[in-house]
Amino acid sequence: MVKKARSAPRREESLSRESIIEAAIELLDSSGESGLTFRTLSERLATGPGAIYWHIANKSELLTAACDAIVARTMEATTSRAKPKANLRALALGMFDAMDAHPWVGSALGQAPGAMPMVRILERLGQQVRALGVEDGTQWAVVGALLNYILGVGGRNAANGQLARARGLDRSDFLEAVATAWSQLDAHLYPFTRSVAGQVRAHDDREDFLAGIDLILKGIDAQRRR
Amino acid sequence: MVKKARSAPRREESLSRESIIEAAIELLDSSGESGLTFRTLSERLATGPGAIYWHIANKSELLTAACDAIVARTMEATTSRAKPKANLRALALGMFDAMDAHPWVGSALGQAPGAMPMVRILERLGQQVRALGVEDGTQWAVVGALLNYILGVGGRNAANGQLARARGLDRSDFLEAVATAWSQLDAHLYPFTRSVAGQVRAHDDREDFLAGIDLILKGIDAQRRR
DNA sequence: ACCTGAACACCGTTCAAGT
DNA sequence: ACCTGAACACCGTTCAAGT
Repeated sequence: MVKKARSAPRREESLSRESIIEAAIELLDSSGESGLTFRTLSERLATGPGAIYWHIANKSELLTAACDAIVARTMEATTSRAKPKANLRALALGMFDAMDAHPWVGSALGQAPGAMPMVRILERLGQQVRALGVEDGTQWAVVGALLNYILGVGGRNAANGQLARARGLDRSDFLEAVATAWSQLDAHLYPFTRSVAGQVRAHDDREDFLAGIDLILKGIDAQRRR
Repeated sequence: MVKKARSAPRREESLSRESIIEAAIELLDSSGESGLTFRTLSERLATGPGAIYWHIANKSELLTAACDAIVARTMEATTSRAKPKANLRALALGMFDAMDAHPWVGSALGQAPGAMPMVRILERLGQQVRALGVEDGTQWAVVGALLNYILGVGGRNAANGQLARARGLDRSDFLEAVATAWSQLDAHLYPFTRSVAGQVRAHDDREDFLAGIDLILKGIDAQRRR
C-alpha cells in the first residue's frame, strides 16, 4: 500500500554538531560513560563512525560538549533574582540535581578544567559572591572553594553511580554495601568510619550536599565579619 | 669472564601483588594514567599480560591499590600530635602534596568511592573533627565537606596535569593558556571570569587550596558557636 | 601454584574513495 | 562539502597449555 517500502532507518536531515551531541547525551543517560562509543553513536545516527569526525574533533571534545549542553540548560533554568546567598544555594542545588539526573556530567566536568562548562558555573558563582560583598582579593579563593566542593560532590556521585551500574546494583544497594563494609572495619583503627557507617545508609545526599554549601557560606560570613 | 652471559632481562623473584603495584606506581608517575597498560606493565615485569591477573582482579583494582599505597604512605607521614585544626590543615596539605606529586592519585581516588584509600582519609579527618568538639549529628556533614573539597581539588589538579601532558605543555603553560582564553571571553557575559583570569596565572595553587580549607574551618567554628 | 602468550572482542581514529 | 566503511594500532581480559 505504501509507495516506498521503508528499508533500513535512514537519516532524513544531514548530520550536525547539535544532533550528534543530542544523541550522545541520550546514549550517556541510558548507558553511562562507557556506553558512549563512536560505533554505537554512529549506528544511532545511521551513519559510519568516520562521519562524526567531520563535525567533532575527538571523543573528549564530544564529552565536553555534551556536558556543556547540560550545564548551559541548568544555568538557564536557575535564575538569580533573590539575595546572593539564596542564589548561591539555588545554583548549587541546580547543579546537584543536574549531576544526579546525568551522572556522567560530574566526571565530564572534572575532565575539562578551564573549559566552557566550568566557566559557566564559575561565572555564576563569581557574580553572586561579588554581590555578597566579598572583597576583590578573596573572591577567587571563595569561589574556588565553592566550585571545588560542587565538582567534588558531583564527581563522587558520578563514581557511585558508575560503580553501582558496573556491579548491576542500584544506587541504594551500592551504598548499603559500602555501609556494611565500613561497619566491619577494625574497631580500633577505624572508629570514626564505623560510627558513621549507618549514616551512609540513612542520610539524604541532597541534604548533606546543602549542609556543605551552608558550611562554606558560614565561613564566608565569618571571614567577612573579621 | 662472567660464568653465565645475561640474556634477556629475567625476573629473579616471582611476581607478587606488591611488586606489581610498585611497578604500576612507577609507570603512572612517569607516563600518567594512560601510560598504565597491562602490556607495558607486564613488559616491565618481564612477563606476559596474563600473569598479572593471577595476582590482581582487573585494572580498576590495580589503580585503586596503587592509589591506596600512596595514600597510606601519606597518612603515615602525617602525624596528629598538634591541635585538631593544625592537624586538619596538615592532613589536607599532605594530601595536596601527594596528589601534586602523583597527579593520577586525584582521579583514582574519585573512581573508588567507599574504598580503602578514601576510608583512610575519611577516618583521619573524622577523628580530628571529633577532637574539635563538633557534635555527633553534624560530624558527617562537616567531614563530608572537607573530604569533598579535598577530592575536588585533587581531581581538578589531576585533570590539569593530564590535559597539559596530552597537549605537550607543562602545567604553567597550560594555566597560561587558560588565563588567555578567559581574558578573551565576552566582557558582558563573563565579567567575573575575565576579572579573575590574571589570578589563574599568578596565584599559588597550594595557598588557594589552604584558603579553602580555612574557609571551611571557619564555617565549622561559626556553626559550633551558634 | 603460578606463568605464558595467543586469541577474543572490543576501542578511537584515519583516510582513500565515493557522492 | 560531507559521508562511507575498511583498516590501523591499540586496548582489557580470558584461557588452554605449559612448568
